[in-house]
Amino acid sequence: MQRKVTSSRLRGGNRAMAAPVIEKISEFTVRRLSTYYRILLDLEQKAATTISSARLAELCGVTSAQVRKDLSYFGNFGTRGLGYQVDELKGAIENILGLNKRWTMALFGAGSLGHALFFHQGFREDGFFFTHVFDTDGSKIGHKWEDVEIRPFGEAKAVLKADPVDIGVIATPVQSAQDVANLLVERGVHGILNFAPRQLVVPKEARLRNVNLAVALESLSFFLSR
Amino acid sequence: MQRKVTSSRLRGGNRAMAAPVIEKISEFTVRRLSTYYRILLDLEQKAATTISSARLAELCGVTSAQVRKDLSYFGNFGTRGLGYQVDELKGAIENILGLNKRWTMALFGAGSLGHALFFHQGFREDGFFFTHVFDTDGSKIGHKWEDVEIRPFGEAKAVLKADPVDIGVIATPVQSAQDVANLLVERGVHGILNFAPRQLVVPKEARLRNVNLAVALESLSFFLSR
DNA sequence: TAGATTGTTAATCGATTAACAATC
DNA sequence: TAGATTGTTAATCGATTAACAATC
Repeated sequence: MQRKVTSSRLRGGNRAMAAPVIEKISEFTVRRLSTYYRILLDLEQKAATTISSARLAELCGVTSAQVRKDLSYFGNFGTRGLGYQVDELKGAIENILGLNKRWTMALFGAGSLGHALFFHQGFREDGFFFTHVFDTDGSKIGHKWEDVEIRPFGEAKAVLKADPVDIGVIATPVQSAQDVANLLVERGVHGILNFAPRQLVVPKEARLRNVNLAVALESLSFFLSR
Repeated sequence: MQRKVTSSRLRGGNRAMAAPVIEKISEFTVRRLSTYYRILLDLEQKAATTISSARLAELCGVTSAQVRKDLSYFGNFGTRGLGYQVDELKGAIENILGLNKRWTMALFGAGSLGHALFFHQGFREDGFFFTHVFDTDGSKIGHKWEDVEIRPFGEAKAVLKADPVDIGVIATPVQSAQDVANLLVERGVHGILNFAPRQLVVPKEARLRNVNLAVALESLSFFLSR
């Protein structure tokens, strides 16, 4: 179901507009929107009221054309001659990225990485909350992180049926990662964030994002080596 | 100083070759090399001896032309008609990425993220070792992680002068991140891995990589929202 | 009005892919 | 030799940027 409506609604015009052709939004654009958003939060705190694409670009390390182009996929948020209202633009990007709602997540793997993710402050601020934690290590099971009890992996299927989540986060050892992914897919979880350094196979209706901590370091050593 | 030598040495030819024009290697290529490397490690464990670009591509989710193109920047590692020797190619990429040496790292921030990074097994396997940990929290200072003592941030300057590192890892709260970056730059550390969600300013001789945990989640919620 | 800045088009740049001669 | 697969060129695709009319 394509929602041609979305984009014209976001434009916020007071007259009907020709439904814009929905263009495919690239991952690059989405990632930059996250960056813009973070800067806008900062600016809001500093009580800035307006900002130009040129200044926002400078703060994010991109070009002003890039900023305007990225935003143009979603609507007209600025005023010619004046720039953008900080609070309005922040709100608009919040909606675009889906940060205006609460997202629930299940964490798989209660090791030190899982622990760091669970207590990561930034996630909560963005509206992402862990509602379940699973592990196979008997010594961890039954412990509570805040008000969430660590449960055995074997219970995940039933627990997620009774209380589904939007996103599954995989922070297990690499050998278990595909099993977790399979379980998530079976449970109809469409967003998967994978920290295990393994290429996971998931059907294309599932959105998979990989975060590989080693890749960033390897890229550094590549450049430091020459 | 451009080292035209590097690339022809890597070719391993037994006769002198025309020095190849050094092309700029893109970050995309470097990241894929990391992926190839990880798959090759796997294949080696499974006792595979040769692999074609087509099969390697399949395992990495790219095209075979991409694999051959990426490798071609660094030399001729394959044999027409046969493919690549797994162990040779693994060794070659290991050299290219600089994983054949030991890299030392200083960790800033001994919170739960810092803890997860310090004990992350994958780093050690790749040759990356934390030799120093700094924090400002008095209750943590003096504690030891394995044989590394957590020291006050104020001592970092002197410690890193006496015992320099290759890479600095920033896992501090966002307000301290730029200060840490400044200190690293002052100490001549050319590789910086930043986990704080803030655009850092560093001179261009410093290599900066940002890992932002929220961006991956925001990209998920973007796609899940529509 | 004059100056500033957006939104958008067209040009450019760079990355990916198809295709194939070279060659094992 | 015939079949397979590399290394590389040229074509394609897609992302970025420059430029400018629209307009506050």
